[in-house]
Amino acid sequence: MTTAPDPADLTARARIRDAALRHIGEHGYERATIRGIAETAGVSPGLVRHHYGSKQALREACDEHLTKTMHRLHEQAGQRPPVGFNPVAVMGPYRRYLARALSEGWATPFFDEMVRVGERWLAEADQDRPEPPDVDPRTRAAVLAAMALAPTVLSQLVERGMGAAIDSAEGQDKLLRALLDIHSHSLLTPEEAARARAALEGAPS
Amino acid sequence: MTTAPDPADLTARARIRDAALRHIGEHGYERATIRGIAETAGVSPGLVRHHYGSKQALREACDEHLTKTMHRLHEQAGQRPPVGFNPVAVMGPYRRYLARALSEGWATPFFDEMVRVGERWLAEADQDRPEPPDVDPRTRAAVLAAMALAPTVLSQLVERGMGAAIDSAEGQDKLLRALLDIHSHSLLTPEEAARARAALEGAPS
DNA sequence: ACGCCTGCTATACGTAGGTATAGTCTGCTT
DNA sequence: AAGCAGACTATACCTACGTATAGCAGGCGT
Repeated sequence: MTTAPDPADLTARARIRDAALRHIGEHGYERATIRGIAETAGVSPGLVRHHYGSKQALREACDEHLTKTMHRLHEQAGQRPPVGFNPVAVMGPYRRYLARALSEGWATPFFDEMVRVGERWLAEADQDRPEPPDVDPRTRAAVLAAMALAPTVLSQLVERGMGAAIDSAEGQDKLLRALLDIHSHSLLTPEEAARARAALEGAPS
Repeated sequence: MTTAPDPADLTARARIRDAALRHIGEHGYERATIRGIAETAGVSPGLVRHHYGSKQALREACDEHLTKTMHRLHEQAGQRPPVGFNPVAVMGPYRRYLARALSEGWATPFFDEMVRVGERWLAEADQDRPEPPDVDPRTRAAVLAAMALAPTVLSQLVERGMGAAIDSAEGQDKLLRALLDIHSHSLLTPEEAARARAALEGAPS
C-alpha cells in the first residue's frame, strides 16, 4: 500500500512532477537536470518548461505536492502519537526528496511545522515533570525535530551502519528498535546533566 | 583561540585549500566554483588546477586536512567524554564544510569513525544496565551518531527554531541546554517502549 | 468546416564553469 | 652567466544545462 497515484495522475504533467521528485531526491536540486527529468517522464524537455515555467517553479510544485500528500497521509493516519518520532516510515517515495529539501535548506516551512507539532507534543508530555526544563520550549522542539529527522537526512550513512537499506523491512525494524531503545534510555542521568549545567553557569569562558 | 593557522599556511596552496573549505561549506560542492575559490584565495583559477589537479582532488585535499585537524583537536582536547554528544562546539570554521560533507554523502570515513567511537562509548555505558538492548550495537551507535550530528547538518533550520546563530554564545548555550535536557529525560518510558516492541513482533503488517 | 486553444516537440541561444595549454616571472643551482 | 624548476597568469576550449522560440497535431466550440 504505497501512496496510490490518482488515476488522473497519468498525465504528462504529473509524470514530470513525479520524475522531478525522484531526480531531485536522488541527485539533489542542483545536479538534477530538466533534460534528465524529461527523459524519465518520457517527454521532451520543452514540455517541462511549458508546464512549469522554470526549474525553480517545478521544484516549488514538487514541494506543494509533497506538502499536500503529507497532510493527507497525516490525517488518514489519525492523531496517533509519533511513536519513536520516526518520520521515515511514512514518507516512502518522498523520503529522499524530503532529505534533500532539509539538507539543502529549502524545507523551512515543513520543518517549522514539525517544530510546532513537537512543541505542543512536548508541552503535553511535560505535564508530569517535577520541575520544568530550563530551555525554552521552541528550542527544545527544534533540536528534537532535527534529531528526529537525522535518520532521514543521513539515511545513506545510517544505512552503512545498520547494514540494511532504510526502506527494507529489516532496516525499518532495526531503526525502530534503535529509536525505541535510545528514547527510553537516557544517555545522561539527571545528576550528570545538572552538573554539566552548573559548569555552564560557572565558566562561560 | 580558534584553530591557529600555522605560519607556513600563508602559502597560496594553503590559501586555496582554506578558500575551498569555506566555499564548499557555504555553497556545497556542486555550487562552489573553482573561479570563486581562486578569487577568495587571491589567485588565478589556473593555479588551483596547478596545485590540486581537479576540483574533485581539491575536495579530497580538504577532507584530508579536516581529518588531520580534527585528529589534532581531538587529541589535544583529551579523552573527556562527549558531553551532550555535541560535535558542533569544536568544529568552528569547519562546521559548515562538515555538514555539507555529511549531507552530500562523502563523509563516510568520518561517520564510520564516529560510529566506532560511539559504539565503544555505549558499550561502556551499558555496563550497569539490567538487561541488554535488543538492537545490535552498531545500529544503535549509527542512529545515535546521526542524531548527534543533526544540529550540525541541519544548523540552518535549528537556528531558525532557536532564534540564534549556532555559532554565537547564545546559540551554543541554548543548544547545549537543550541537548542536556533531551539526553537526561527519556521521551518514552520503558513500558511504552516494551509495548511498542511487542507490537512490532505481533503485527509485521 | 473553420479557427483556436492546448499539449507537445525540435531546435537554437547564451552562459557558466571545469579543464587544458602556453607562456611569464622569480629564484636557485652549476 | 646560463639555464632549469616551480609558482603563477592569461586565454582558449568544450560541454552541460537552463531558457527561449517557433512550429505541429488534435480535440472542441461555433
